[in-house]
Amino acid sequence: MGEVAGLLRRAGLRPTTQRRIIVTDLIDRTGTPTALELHALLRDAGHRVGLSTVYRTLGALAEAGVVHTFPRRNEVAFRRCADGPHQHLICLSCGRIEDLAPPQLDAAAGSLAYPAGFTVQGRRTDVYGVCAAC
Amino acid sequence: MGEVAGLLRRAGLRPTTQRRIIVTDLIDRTGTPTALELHALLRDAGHRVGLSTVYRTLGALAEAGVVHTFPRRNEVAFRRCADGPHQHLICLSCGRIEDLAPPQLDAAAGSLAYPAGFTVQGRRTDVYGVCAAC
DNA sequence: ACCACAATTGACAACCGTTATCGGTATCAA
DNA sequence: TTGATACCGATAACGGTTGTCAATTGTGGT
Ligand SMILES: [Mn+2]
Ligand SMILES: [Mn+2]
Ligand SMILES: [Zn+2]
Ligand SMILES: [Zn+2]
Repeated sequence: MGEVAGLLRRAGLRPTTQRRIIVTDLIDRTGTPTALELHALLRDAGHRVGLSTVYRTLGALAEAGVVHTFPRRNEVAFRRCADGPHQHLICLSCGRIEDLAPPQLDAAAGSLAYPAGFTVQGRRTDVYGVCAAC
Repeated sequence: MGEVAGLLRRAGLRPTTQRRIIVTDLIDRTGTPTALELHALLRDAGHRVGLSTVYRTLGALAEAGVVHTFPRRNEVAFRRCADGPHQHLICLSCGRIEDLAPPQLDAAAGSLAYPAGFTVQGRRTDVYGVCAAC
């Protein structure tokens, strides 16, 4: 079983033709497209996937934690999520997103004291700024 | 000039009657309502504010950094933003949100090394878990 | 291989939170 | 006070997302 099919299985999804197309694209792509944008990109690349399927698959992958969601104005963008703890570097000028996973991230986060009774299950940090290219 | 009017002025907004009503409510409220929800809450409280004004005001306050936005499924919730750096504790069970501003937050964040050329302008950390009440 | 059945797909319609319009009103500096 | 300007709000329009459902596909058992 290949990487793509395994990723889908782990997310509890049958590795169908359309889902393989979507996941393969997400793995290769460095950008952060919306469902609408990804649908257009796939069609332009010669693939045939319905818009509903793109929405359903991205939603399922997000729920499974395979992709992270990035809210825009009245729409949502999706990006393959890096393995392990990481932060997102988001350029306010060009919109580019990078993943940053410094080794000391775990230690820094763990040293913070949370209110008694609060059970931490997940954490997300987005850093906004201007990238080197801009 | 009162606290409410000053806050509006700092955000570059005229302190109109409707904006005072909205900001006063946001300061007192501990919840995190959407524009639609806040509009209903204000009407139920006897105030008269148009839905468009609620949307416009919340959008302007968010852009000014006075409130933080919390995306939900196909809608956005708003919450008065705490002064200074802080994290958000979000309960996955009841949806309650708390602000956490530990003193060591600045130091921990500043110790991370970012890629050369990336200028940090803002940061946001959301911690997900289950609160003490749940 | 074959089969039966549940899961999935996709064209299309509907939904609904948000934004655009625009005539009337409130704010504020001069 | 007054004129210029910002703002309000009822309503219409917009558009990203979700629901529908007949046709198709993936899968495990035979
Ligand atoms: Mn990520
Ligand atoms: Mn906040
Ligand atoms: Zn950039
Ligand atoms: Zn809770």
